[in-house]
Amino acid sequence: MQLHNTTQYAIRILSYIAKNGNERLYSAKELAKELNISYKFLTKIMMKLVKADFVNSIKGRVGGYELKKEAKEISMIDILITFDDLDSDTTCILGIGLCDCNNKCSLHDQWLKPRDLIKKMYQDTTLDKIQNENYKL
Amino acid sequence: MQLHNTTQYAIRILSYIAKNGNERLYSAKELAKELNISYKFLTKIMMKLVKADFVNSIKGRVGGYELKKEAKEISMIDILITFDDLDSDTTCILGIGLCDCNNKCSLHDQWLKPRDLIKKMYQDTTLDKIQNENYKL
DNA sequence: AATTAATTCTACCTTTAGGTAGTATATAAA
DNA sequence: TTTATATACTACCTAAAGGTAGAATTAATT
Repeated sequence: MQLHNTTQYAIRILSYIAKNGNERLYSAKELAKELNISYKFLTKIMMKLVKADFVNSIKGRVGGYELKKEAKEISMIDILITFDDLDSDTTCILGIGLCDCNNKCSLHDQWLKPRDLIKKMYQDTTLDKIQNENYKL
Repeated sequence: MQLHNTTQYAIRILSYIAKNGNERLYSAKELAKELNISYKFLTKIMMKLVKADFVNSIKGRVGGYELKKEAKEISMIDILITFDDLDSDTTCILGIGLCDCNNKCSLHDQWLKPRDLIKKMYQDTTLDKIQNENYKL
């Protein structure tokens, strides 16, 4: 019942940049150090964030990364989708094929409410909502 | 955001036995066939269910498995714990160490409600509640 | 006593997520 | 034009979950 490690890192990286402002560039070195993520693994994740258009990368001696969209345009659910970490609405929690009201597993009815809350949480949480709060990263 | 495959299988196996009654024995062969689980993998899971005292096993020619406790005494959460698939209350959804009201990640507050609902679902769902319903297995 | 059909055990194979190494490429500054 | 420092790329390594193989053990039936 956890997000993938990679997804967690991606969320934290983007949150860090949003929080510290998009007026400067952030090097992989800084991000790795500040977020306690191995430099090599972080650069791998950055490549994916670049390809998915979350961040812009500037190469060369004074290069680094910056958000490519406004913070309010980036929500958790976008990140989850990019990293293949979002279950569809018909994913059965017991893994018995597709699960809907016509074809229920034993947990289906009870699962609906928390599932929807979780999805709403991911949809509603955009990076700008994190910027001004004092959450740990 | 999914249960482990092994946990899902374990839930389905125990549910199947509860549903079909504990007055007879269930062979690995039958369980594997009825639940569409590979015979070899199923027997591996059965060993764990035996060691965790969920089921009793009878060896020999007319052997098989039966529930060792009453259906109402077996809840989903017990199964999750046995298969190491339950997160603690302080597990951070973003993987940033421990997470509580004094040390919040950006999703913490929104995560509380669905997390508690899920835990309640696992606690409240005992095998006897499944017995009389027509859920798929 | 041999056969058959069940569980148990140990060891191994496979796939995937997580993570690392080394090199190539780009670019500003000296 | 060389150097320093940044990202990009390709290939590989590792650990854990998922899954398989084959032989050992048990016990009722023939």
